[in-house]
Amino acid sequence: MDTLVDRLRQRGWRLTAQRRVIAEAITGEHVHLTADEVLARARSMLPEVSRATVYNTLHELVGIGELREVTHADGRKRYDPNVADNHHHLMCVDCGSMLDVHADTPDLADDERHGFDVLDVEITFRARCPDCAA
Amino acid sequence: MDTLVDRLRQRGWRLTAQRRVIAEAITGEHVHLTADEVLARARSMLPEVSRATVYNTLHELVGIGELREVTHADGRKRYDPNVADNHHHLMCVDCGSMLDVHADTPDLADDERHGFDVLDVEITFRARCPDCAA
DNA sequence: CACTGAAGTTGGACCGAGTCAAAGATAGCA
DNA sequence: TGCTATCTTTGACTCGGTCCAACTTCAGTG
Repeated sequence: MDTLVDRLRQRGWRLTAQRRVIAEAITGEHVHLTADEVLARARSMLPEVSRATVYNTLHELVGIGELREVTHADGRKRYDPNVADNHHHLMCVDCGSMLDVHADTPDLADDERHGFDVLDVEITFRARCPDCAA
Repeated sequence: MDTLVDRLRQRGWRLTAQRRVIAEAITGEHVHLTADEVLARARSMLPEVSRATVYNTLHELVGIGELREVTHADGRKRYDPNVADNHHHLMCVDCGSMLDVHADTPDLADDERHGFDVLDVEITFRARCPDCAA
C-alpha cells in the first residue's frame, strides 16, 4: 500500500516519530486543517511535538507537492492533503468550514493574459453552511 | 460627478480630511493595495494619518460594499476599489502583483452544494508575470 | 458665536500566526 | 556501537492586524 509515509521514505526522508505523527494528522477526506490544528492532532499522539517542526514539515510537504496550501479569508493557511484530484473549494464565510467540490475550470482569454504565464486556477465558492444559516 | 467621496457624503458620513485622503489613495484601475500601502499613500498627502484610522475606514468601506477585500496567498489583505464590475484576478505567484480579468464564472452542480447557500465565486488565476519570468 | 454630544482620530499596547537561529537529539549507516 | 548529517526544540522575534482609552472635531442648537 502506498501511503504518504511510504512515499516520504522513498524520497529518502528520515522517518522520525514527529513526521509520522504529522503525516497521520493530515490524512483524510475533506481535511483542511490549520497549522495549529495539525499541531493539536499531532500532540494528541506525541505530546512533545513542537510548533516549529509542524511548520517545517508542512512546508516541506507543500514543496514536494504532497500537500496544498489554501489561504482562507481570515488570513490563516489551511492544508489540503487531497492533491491527486484536481478540485476546488466550497467555503462557509461564517465558520470557515471547507469542502472539496468539482466544477468546470474556466479559461482565460488570450487578450486577458497581459503576458502572464498562467499556472493554475483557484476557485472558491463563498457560501453559508447549513449550521451557520440557522 | 459621482465620486467615492460624493457617495460617502450621501450616506451621511462625516467627511474628514483623513477619509478624503484615504478615499483618494485607493481610487484607480487595477489598484490592489495592502493596508500598509494605503497608509503610506495617505501619509504622503496628510502625514499625521494613523494606522488605526486606515484600518477603520477600509473596514467601513468594505462593509458598505465600496471596496472588496482580497486575501493574497501571503496572508496579507489587499483592497480593490473596482466593485461595480464583476471580475476576477490574475496574480503573479512570485511578486504578488495583481490584475483584474474577466472570465466565465462556473456554476456549482446541485449535488455538489452539500446544503450550502452559495453567495459568490472567487476565481484566481495563479500565474507568473513577464518581469518575474525573466 | 459658544456649547454640547456624537462621531471620528490617535498612539500605543496588545494579539496571534508564522519565522528564525542556535543548541541539543537521533535515524540510519558503517 | 559510534559517527554525523539531518532533524527537532525552545524561545525570542517579526509582522499584519486589533483594541482601547483619551483626545479632537464636526454639526446642530440656542
